[in-house]
Amino acid sequence: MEARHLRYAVALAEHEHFGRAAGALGIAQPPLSKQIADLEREVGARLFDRTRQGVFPTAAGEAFLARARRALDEIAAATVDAGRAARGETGRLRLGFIASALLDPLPGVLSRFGRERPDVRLELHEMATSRSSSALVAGELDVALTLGPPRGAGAEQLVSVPVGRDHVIAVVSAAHPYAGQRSVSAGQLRRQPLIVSAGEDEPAVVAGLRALLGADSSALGGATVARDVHTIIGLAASGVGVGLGPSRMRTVPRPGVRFCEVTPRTPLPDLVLSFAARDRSPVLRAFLDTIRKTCPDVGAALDDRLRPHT
Amino acid sequence: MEARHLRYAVALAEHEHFGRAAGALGIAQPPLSKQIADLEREVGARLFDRTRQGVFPTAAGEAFLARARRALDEIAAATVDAGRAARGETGRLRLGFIASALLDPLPGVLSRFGRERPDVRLELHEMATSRSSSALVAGELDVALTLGPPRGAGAEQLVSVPVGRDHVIAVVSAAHPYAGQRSVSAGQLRRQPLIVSAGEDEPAVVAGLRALLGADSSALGGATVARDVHTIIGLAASGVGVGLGPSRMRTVPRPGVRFCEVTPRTPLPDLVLSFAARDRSPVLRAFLDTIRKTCPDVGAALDDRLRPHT
DNA sequence: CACGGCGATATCTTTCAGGTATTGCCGTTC
DNA sequence: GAACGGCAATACCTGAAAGATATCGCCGTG
Repeated sequence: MEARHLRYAVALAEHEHFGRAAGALGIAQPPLSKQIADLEREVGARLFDRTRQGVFPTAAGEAFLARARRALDEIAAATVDAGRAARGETGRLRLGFIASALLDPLPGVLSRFGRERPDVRLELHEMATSRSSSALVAGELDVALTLGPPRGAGAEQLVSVPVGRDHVIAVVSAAHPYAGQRSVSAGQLRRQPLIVSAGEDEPAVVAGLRALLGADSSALGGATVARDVHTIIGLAASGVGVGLGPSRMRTVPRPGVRFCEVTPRTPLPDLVLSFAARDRSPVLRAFLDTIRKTCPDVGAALDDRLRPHT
Repeated sequence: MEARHLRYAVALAEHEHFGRAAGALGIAQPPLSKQIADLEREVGARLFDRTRQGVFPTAAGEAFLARARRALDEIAAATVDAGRAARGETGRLRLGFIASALLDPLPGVLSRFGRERPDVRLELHEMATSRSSSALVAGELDVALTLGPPRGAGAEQLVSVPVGRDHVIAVVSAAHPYAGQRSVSAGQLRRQPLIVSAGEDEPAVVAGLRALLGADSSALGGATVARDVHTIIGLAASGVGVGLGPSRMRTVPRPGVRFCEVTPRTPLPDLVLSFAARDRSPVLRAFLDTIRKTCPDVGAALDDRLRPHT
C-alpha cells in the first residue's frame, strides 16, 4: 500500500464522486477507480458504497479513512519537522562551560539564542575544562566554553576559538584604602590579606599571581580560599582583604565594592569556545551564529576555523 | 512522497548500511540509494550521514524518522481496523425497542452480543413502535424490536421478522382465589378489578381484552392503569386485583405472585425485529446472527428475508 | 424510450521502480 | 605506497504499473 492510495481514498470520501475527486487529484477518472479497487482488494474489504446519490464510505471505509488521514498528516509533518531540524530551529544543544562563563558571555548569548531558537532544547552543564574536552570528543557535548584550549586525548578533533581575553583584577570594599585607586601594584598586594578562588579558574589565577608576585609569593600561602567569584566579592566587600579574580567578575553587580586593575597586567588563559570539527549540526551552526553576533570580535576567527572544512 | 520512501528510510536507519538495508527490503542497493536520494531532495534536507563507520540519521533524519514510523504504524493499523470493521468486530449498533422487549429476548441477546462483539458500541433507545419505524427509515436506528410490523411512511424499505409470539396472561397475588388455577376464564375476569398497562403494549393488550371480554367490556372502564408491567405485577401482588399483560411478563422474577393463562387464549401482536432492507452493515449482520442463535425458531424466517436481497 | 450521468472495463502510453554493471572514494594491508 | 576491498553513487536498461483515451453497462429521468 502506498500513500497515493490513502490520498485517493481521502479525496474520494471528500468529494463523494469519482469524477470530481479525480479532477481534484489532477488525474482522470478511470485510474482513480482502479486505484480504489486495488486498495479495496488489498485491504480485503469494500471501503466505499457506490450509490446513485453519491459515493460514501462503508463502516470499514470510515475506520480506514480515520487512520489514513492521520498517516497523511504524519507524512506532511515529517517533511516540515525535518526542514525545521535541518534549519536548526528544533533540536538539542548540549553546552559545557566553566562557572565563570556565566559572568560574561553566557547571559547575553543564551538569552539571544533562546529568543532566536525558542524550540531548541538547551542543556547546560557546568564542568571543568578537562571534562568539557573529553565530553566533546566523546560526543557527549556539542559545544563548550573552556579556560584555554581543550586538552587531552582527541583534542585535535576539536575546533577552538578564543571568545574573550582575560586578566587578573582586584576587588576591595568601598571603605578599603585601595578603593580610590585605578590600579593596584604587586607590591601593594604583597602587604595585604588576599582572597582567591578554588574554582575552575583557580590554578590559572594562582599561576598568574605567582608570576605577578614573584619569587616572594608567601602572601599566597596565607590567602583565603573562596568557592567562586561571588564569594570572593562578598568577602572583599566585608573587608576581609583584597580579592583577586578574573576580569569577568566585574560584571557582577554589587554595591559597596570597587574593582581595580592590577599592575603589571597579568593575563589569564583565554575563554575558548570549542566544538567537534566534524560536527555539521545546524543547531551548532545557529549557536555559532549567535556567538558571532553577540561577541563581534569573534566573527573573523570563527570564519577562519570553519572555512577550510566546508 | 510515497510510503515506500518511509519504509526505505526506516530500514536504512535500522541497518545503518545501504547494502544490508536493501537486502532486508528485498531490493538491490542502487535503487535504495536512489530512493533515499530522491527523498532527501524532496524533503530538502540531508537525512543520513554516510560515514565509513556506517549510515546514521542526521538531526533532520531523526525528526523525519519519528514521523515516518508513526505514519507507517497508522497505515498498518488502517488495514487492521478496516478489516475489523468489515467483519463487524468494531462499530456501532443503534437499537430501538419497546420496553417489554427488555423482559424477554433482549437480556439474552444483549449479553451474548456483548460477549461476542465486545468492541461494538451498543446504543439502546427505548421507544414506541411508530417512532422506531420512522427512525429506521430515517437512518437514525440500525435495528428495532417493535410490537407488530413497523408502520408508517417508508415501511416497505424495511425487513421485518417476528421473533416471538405473545398473548394475554393474568397475574394475581399468591393469596388470591385464582392463584391455584392453571387458567382464568373471561367470565372470571369480568367479575374482578383489573389492572392493565398504559405503556407501549397497552393499546394492543386492551384491544385483545376487548375481544376477550366481548361486548360487555365495562370491566375495562374501571380498570387500574399501571405504567409498565413491573407496576402491574406489584399491584397484583398487593391484592389490588387481577393484572393482565403480555406473556413475556412471566420472566420477571417476583415472589408472592402467580401467573395464569387466560382462556380463551388471546393473541397479542408479535414482537418484530426489523431493519433497513438495504443495510449491509456487518455489525447488523453480526447482530442478526446473535438473534438467530438466541431465538432458534427465528433462523429460517430471517434467512427467507435475507436471501432474495443478497 | 431516448438521453445523460456515472462508474467500470479495455487498451495504449509513459513514467519510474528496480536490476545489472561500473565507477569513485577511502581506509586498510602487505 | 601500491594493491585490495568495502561501500555508496552513477549509468544504463528492463518491466511493471500509473495514468490517459475510448467505450461499455447500468440506471434514473424527462
